[in-house]
Amino acid sequence: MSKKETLKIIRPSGKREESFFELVYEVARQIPKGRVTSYGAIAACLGTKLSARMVGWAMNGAGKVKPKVPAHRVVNRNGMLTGRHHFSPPEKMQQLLEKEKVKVENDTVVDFERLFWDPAKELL
DNA sequence: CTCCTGACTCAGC
DNA sequence: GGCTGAGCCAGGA
Repeated sequence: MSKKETLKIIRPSGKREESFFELVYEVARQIPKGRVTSYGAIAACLGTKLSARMVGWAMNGAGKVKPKVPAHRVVNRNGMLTGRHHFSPPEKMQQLLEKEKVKVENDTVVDFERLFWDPAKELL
């Protein structure tokens, strides 16, 4: 995917203030520091919990949008860093999490349930 | 315009 | 209790 194309997704020429992606970005930005959430939680918050994949795909543009979206705080429902390979470098995701006092072991967030941040509950 | 794929999730075997 | 398949939406070829 070229940068130009990615930019188009994030910033559809001109208008388009509310796309599925921006919704995801908005929620993701609300994640407090040191907390994590899951794709499904965000998707559910948007009303389409079955579209958790889209959340992840939307995160594809995380870091390219402004302000930056803390995609490293978004993991799958098991707390596993499934998207770390999409970071550059991949270790960046874990480093950022550990920097926020979030322990990560074997690509999985420790005490995930305790650090879990539910957008539908906290953001509501 | 049609088909494929993708950072997920749930249900079934 | 681990693996497989299907469902989901949106963008890219």
